[in-house]
Amino acid sequence: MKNKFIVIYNDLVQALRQGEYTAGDTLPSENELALRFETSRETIRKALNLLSQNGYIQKVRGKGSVILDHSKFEFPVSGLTSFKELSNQLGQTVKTHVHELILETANNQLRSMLNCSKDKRVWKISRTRDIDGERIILDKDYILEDIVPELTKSIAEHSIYDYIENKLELDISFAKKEIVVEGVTEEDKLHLDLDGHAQVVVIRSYVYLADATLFQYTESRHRPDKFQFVDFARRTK
Amino acid sequence: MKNKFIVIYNDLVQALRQGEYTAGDTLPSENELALRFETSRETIRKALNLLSQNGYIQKVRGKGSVILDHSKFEFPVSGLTSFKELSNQLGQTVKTHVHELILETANNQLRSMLNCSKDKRVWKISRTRDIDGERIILDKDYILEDIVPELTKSIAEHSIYDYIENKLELDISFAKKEIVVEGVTEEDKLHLDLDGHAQVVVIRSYVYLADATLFQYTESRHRPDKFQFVDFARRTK
DNA sequence: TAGTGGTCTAGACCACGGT
DNA sequence: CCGTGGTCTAGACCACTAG
Repeated sequence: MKNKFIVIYNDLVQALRQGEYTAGDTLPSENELALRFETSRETIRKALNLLSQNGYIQKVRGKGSVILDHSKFEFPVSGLTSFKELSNQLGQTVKTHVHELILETANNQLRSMLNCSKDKRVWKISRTRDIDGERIILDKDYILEDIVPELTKSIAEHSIYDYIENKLELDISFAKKEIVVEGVTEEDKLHLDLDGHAQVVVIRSYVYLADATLFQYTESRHRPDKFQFVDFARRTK
Repeated sequence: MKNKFIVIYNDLVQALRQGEYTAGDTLPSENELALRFETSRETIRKALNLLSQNGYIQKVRGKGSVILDHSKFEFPVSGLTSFKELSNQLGQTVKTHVHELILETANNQLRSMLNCSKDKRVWKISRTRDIDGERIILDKDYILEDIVPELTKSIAEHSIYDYIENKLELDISFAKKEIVVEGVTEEDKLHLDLDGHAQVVVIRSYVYLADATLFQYTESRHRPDKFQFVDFARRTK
């Protein structure tokens, strides 16, 4: 929080959230902001690029930084948001059941997915998410023991992400996700209240740390009527 | 294509695609690249940030720019990719049927979605996408007449995006998307080969131009067994 | 300790939009 | 024309990693 451009970014976000500027108007020019914040224009530009990436403004050459209607971009789910954050946002009654929490040697399929060698061991976690009393989501996680040596049922019931980021202080950096619809498996029938649905929405994620190591593969299986995914895609040319 | 950092970016992408570097290795340092490309370090950094945003490298402080296994990130569908680009990538036989192409005054629902006033008129386009002889996708587009005054059946059969970007020279900049699963409608039954499926995957998109104006709402309805969505989410802190 | 990427600066020139 | 954002430079200092 001590980088100058981050401070300026947070400053501007707060101003925007408090409605100090109106959607459609422009922010003060980069030169003026540079004067006001007593910094160089390039630093202001870094802050503005952050605002742009997060959907607060759109920069228009010759005109200025146009303020967007940010309420259109407040998502229930997005990007790397974990399940725990999601459930808090929706204000629903949520419970997590852990069916399985074991450490095993990776089989062929898992080794190729996690890109690891033969002798590596992997945490295998299987959890059901209850939302308002119905078992809606089945999460199957596979995590490299090298990165997370210790896991308990209590951690799995709370939030594995929270444990990894705050207790282990590892830096989760990016993820590749794939979303498809598949027929239900026996496992789905066992652990989910399918309510007659013959298909589930499957999100497969590969999660990486800041040092570019792949450490987790997750399969999140959702009952289709309760599934929602929101995405904000900015064109990078 | 004349910006120095874009040229350098494309240069490096090509080198990476041709396997001149191995996943897990690092690129030459920023200082060395600055010498090699005869430019300043900040310009090299812009090119490297582009590589990072697009999943080619991960920068690690004190270590270097680590090369990622980019084959994991070759998407069939992603971000703002249009249907036309998609079909070219997959090398499938694709045909587009236009059922409807009319200009009408926006009703209440449409006005709130496109954020426009009562008297505005909107292009309404309904198209089916045939993939290998099966009608898999139903696309319903709504485009503001203000932005796109003229549309023909031939344009709709080819690519509306292509027309907007290349003929009208408008700059499509970002989109907000939502993905859900819904029961099939009578319209779906009429225009799609549902093959027994009772549900479709629906992608709703709000598309914006570079000057931050919302100009299009699209509903893309996919047969679930043929649906895939891929996402590369980088954490921005 | 040497080398890496991360931040910041003060200045320059350019392309574009509106006046 | 002036003001806007977009690009580029040459240099500085810092934080981190590895040998």
